[in-house]
Amino acid sequence: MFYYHIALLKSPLSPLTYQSEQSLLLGTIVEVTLSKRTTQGVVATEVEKPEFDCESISFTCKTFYPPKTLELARFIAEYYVCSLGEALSLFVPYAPNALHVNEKITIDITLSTEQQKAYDFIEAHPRSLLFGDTGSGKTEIYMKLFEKTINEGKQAIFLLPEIGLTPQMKNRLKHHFGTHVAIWHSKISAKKKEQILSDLAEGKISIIAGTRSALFLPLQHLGLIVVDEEHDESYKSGNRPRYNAKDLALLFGQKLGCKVLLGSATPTLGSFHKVPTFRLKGTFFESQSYIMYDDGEHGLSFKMTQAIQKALDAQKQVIVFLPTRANFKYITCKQCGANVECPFCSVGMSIHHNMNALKCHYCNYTEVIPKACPKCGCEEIVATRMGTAEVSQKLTEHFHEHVVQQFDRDEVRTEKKLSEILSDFNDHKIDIMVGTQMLSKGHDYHGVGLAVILGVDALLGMSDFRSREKTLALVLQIAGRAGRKGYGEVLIQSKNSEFFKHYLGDFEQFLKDELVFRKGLYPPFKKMLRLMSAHVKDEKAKELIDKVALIAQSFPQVEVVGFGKANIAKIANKYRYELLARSDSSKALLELAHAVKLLHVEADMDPLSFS
DNA sequence: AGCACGCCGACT
DNA sequence: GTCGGCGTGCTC
Repeated sequence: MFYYHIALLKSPLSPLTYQSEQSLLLGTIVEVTLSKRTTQGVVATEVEKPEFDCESISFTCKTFYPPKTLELARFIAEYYVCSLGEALSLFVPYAPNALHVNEKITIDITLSTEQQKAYDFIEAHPRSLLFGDTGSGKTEIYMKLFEKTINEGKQAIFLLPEIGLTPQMKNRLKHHFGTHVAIWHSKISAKKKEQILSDLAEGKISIIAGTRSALFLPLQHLGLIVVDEEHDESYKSGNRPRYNAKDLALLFGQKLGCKVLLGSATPTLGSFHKVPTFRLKGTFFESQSYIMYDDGEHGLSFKMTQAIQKALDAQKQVIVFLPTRANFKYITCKQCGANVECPFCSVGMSIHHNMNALKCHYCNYTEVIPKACPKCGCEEIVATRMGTAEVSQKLTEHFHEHVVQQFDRDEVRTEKKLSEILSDFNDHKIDIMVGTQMLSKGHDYHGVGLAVILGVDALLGMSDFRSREKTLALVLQIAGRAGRKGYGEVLIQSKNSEFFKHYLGDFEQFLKDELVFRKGLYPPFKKMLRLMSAHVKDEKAKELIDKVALIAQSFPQVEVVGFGKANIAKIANKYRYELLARSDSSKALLELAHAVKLLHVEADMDPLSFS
């Protein structure tokens, strides 16, 4: 009889011991009984006969995880504080008898001298960062690297923040690589996924372009991982295991011996600090003469409408950016000042005019817009923050002879709708586009002459050590959408114009200065860990975090830098507390995280958001 | 006594 | 995570 530790897929439990008549390969997927129900598990380690009686392994599947995957999953379980089963569940298992078709291909791209230098730099380094301005031609370099990868008989993973948002990238890939490329993200249909997996097993696919989950596909001959827009926070998972696909890409590269390339016009300080960097300058943004500032309050100022008018008169298009989601404004009572809050979460609800409803962005709770203040009955309730819907409405009123389009998650729900709007915009059927973060995500707009950026002071003022980095990156990304063909104006509504004036033209200088500022205090010099407790009873959640704080005290190398109510104190009817810990090394933080594992506290290693 | 609910610990 | 056992407390 053989005995094995079986990692239970999708279960937070540690591996449990089961027995088998036959010897099994490590990594084999099996079916076992757990509390009288069958579940899938993975053969993790062979062990001695245990003291207790154990159940038999009832069934062995054909699919499996190779030793390297097992090794990576072990790292994830340790570093991101989850069970081995949960870590393995991220990966798509391998199918047996996979083969790889070797085909040569040639693409019609010739690199410029600068691009070629970048290419050679990337070739010379196992891991590198391509710090390339908007419009400097990063994509062509990626394509050339993919071509080379294919011709070496290897495969590449091309990670993008949200492939659904970039139909242009999709088209370029299809154009150059045809059936060799597959697109992968969580929203493609089960049938399509099956097709891709079988094509993958038959060796027909050499390039996988996709969102963070694409990192976990079963590739036999991985030669290259490219992480485009590496500064994007959507690489970080919001659920356990809270991994960061960018960091994992670097790790995978090391463990699997493949090349890793990060790319961005606004790289994170972390990557800039630790990854060999090639600076690829673009033609865009050589002068700051077209950047204007408006220190007015929220909303549309005269200066703004004037600038928009000027752009429209010159037959140019305009994009207007707001950092928050559609109509994300709280409604406040004029008399008692109370906000209308979600009954389940401690956040103000936002107004959705087209549904005549108030909606909570955290739990989706919806109710009709009240006519009077629920606290004092006063009928004068006002909206305090501008949202995309309101701005587009105002702009429609002001520029009634022009077409205004709202461009955010609420308006653009499907990929089809997105391509429709984008092609309408590029066909000049739309004059002004008003949107959120979506506007900043890698689309090519050809006729934009003005980018208006609203409300960045709210971002800059957030109590987050990365708020300067994040805000500057965002403003640069949006500014980069204007005037890709040379001429372009940017109007920033901010009372912090000094900051932007100083750094907008030189993000590299910002990174260098910021590095000095972070030294001894924050990442990339220090490691951070966020521990969170949540409970329907406020008291329970509080007690829990108190216990965690007490335990943290016994770790001399761990510094507690924040402790108490979470930024959003209640989500989905659960009260939330958190503790932010800091240390010179991740080792001490992980020891703490694992020590409090039993307390039902969630760990977030290298956190990016603090809400 | 009978049952609903919520808490807590086990799951190999 | 999910299940089931058990204690509390309410109703018949």
